[in-house]
Amino acid sequence: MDSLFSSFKSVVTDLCSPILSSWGVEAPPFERPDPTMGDIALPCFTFAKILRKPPKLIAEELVEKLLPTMAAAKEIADVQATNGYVNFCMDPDWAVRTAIPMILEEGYGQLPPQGMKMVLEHTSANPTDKLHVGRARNPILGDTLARICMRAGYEVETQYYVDDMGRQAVTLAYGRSLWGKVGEEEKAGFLGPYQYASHLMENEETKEELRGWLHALETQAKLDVNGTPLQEYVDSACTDIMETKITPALERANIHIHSFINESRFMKDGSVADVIEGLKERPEASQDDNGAWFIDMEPYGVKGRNTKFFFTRGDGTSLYATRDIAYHLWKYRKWDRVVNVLGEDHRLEAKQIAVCLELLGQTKKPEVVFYSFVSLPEGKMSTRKGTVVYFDDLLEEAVARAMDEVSKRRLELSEKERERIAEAVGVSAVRYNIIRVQPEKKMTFRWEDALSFEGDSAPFIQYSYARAASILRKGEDGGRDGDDIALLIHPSEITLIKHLAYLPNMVEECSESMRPHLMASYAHHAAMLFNQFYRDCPVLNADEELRGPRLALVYASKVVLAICLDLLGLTALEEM
RNA sequence: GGACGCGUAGCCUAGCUAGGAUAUGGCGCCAGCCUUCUAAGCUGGAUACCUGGGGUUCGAAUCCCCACGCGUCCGCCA
Repeated sequence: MDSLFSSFKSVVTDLCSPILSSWGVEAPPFERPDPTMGDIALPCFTFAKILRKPPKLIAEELVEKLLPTMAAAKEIADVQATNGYVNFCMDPDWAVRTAIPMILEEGYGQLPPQGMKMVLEHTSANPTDKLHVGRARNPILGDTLARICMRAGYEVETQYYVDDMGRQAVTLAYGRSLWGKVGEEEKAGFLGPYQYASHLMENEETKEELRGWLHALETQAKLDVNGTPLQEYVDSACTDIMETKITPALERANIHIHSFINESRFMKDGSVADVIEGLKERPEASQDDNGAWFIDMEPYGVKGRNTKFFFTRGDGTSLYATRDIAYHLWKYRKWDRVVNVLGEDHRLEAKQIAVCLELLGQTKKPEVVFYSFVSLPEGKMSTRKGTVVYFDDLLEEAVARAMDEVSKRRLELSEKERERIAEAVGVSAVRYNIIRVQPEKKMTFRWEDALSFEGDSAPFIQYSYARAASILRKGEDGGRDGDDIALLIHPSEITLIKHLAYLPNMVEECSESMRPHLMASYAHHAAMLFNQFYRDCPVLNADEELRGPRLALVYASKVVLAICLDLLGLTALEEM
């Protein structure tokens, strides 16, 4: 990978390696020290045991040996031993001359193709009704990861696995078959056909009828609803919910899913039957009294009341997880890396599926990003209790609040223009607020946090971007051939440039560790450093020879902030 | 009963995978900064025995064990 830090690291490595190997030790990975101490640090603690010397002394000796050869390296300004670390400082002139052209080059931040195809499944909520914020982390996490992995050079396809076979799908279809015939007053109080049908389920006869539908789906038996084959009818009900309730909210949050994969397709193509046959042949598989097949997960570290993982019912039909195994095998036939974003309630199931995939000869394991649920201050969200905040309502409220803020500041803009800004600010604030936190950490939803427009928030980053855009609009005349970017020597300029230059490393780090919250903090830091530069270094009113170079730095900042915003799925605003 | 995840200032949060340099940033609080490129910004200040207790180590927020608290799961449901 080509980046300022990667080049600097290789220069330093070339200098240190001969000395270290003459000592018989190998260098640990570099660390990033506090910027006041240096740009990269070599910790000498691991050498202490082998060399039988205190780390502090080793660091000092290393620096001493380094000094003669270092003089020739134009990239290095300074080397110092402190507290067992060797800190290397970049030569600021070299850093500026190297970094700025790199950032300004077309395609900065896009890593070279990995030659790997990745499938990233996220959201996959049962299509019954609107999404609520308890699960809203899923699409935001998934979409952000997809954006990061694309920049990291993967060919990414995002997928939403649509459950069109289970009880919920059937319930929805059942409700839909009646919904049109029900009077308005009877519908009142129900969110839609699904809730209505769930309510009817209290009736034993209805329950019985639904069981029949479900069985027909599982056995792929013939059954018509209003003259349409059942599976087809269920699918259209699901599609309708997807199109009217789920996708619009996702699209509004800049979340685009490449493909929707119906669970039923793996029944139709026979792959679920293959999974069942394949597992039955395994010596690990056994049959319960009534003929249901299972695998005991105890040897794989699963403990608890029941360690049996059932992959068929007593009547031989498949279960949800069985179909999910077929889905995963299909993914592995077409993609190199399989990534899933799942709620913490799926931890056990993910483990069971991983074990089964291994039993079926699949060598690679799915990589899973788990997230904890978002709860309300008063407890868990519950559709039944009415203690629930819907994702689209959250977006709507955020946009309304943003509109108040925009109008407070920019009343001179047309209403239409203010609305456009409010939409971008509100939606972005919601996304950022969720992505900035490590996924496995549980969150309590509070309106005042979710709609915060200050500090560590999306508008903070958007604002910095808008400031950069504004300067560039006014300084269009700037930038001449004779400009010397090496005139950028102010500490605020140097610190900013180094951070901007770290972007490719950041993209790599995030995609390898699948931790998108790191990108949020990188973006926040970039915006912060830009604001400090903005304070310290006037651009438009700068001295003649500084104006051009500073405009170049503003442009570079704008490029990086734009990439950050894009990676996080936030909207870049030219003014706000 | 068991398994997994989390526990950092009044509140939220980074750092934990590969143990080391004064624990990151934000909200709120206090004091400042708009006749100069958008104050959704900037500067300074106060606030943390990193849940508790052991252990490993020259050194632990980080690794190990125990306890406590919160969350999630342990369906021939999805």
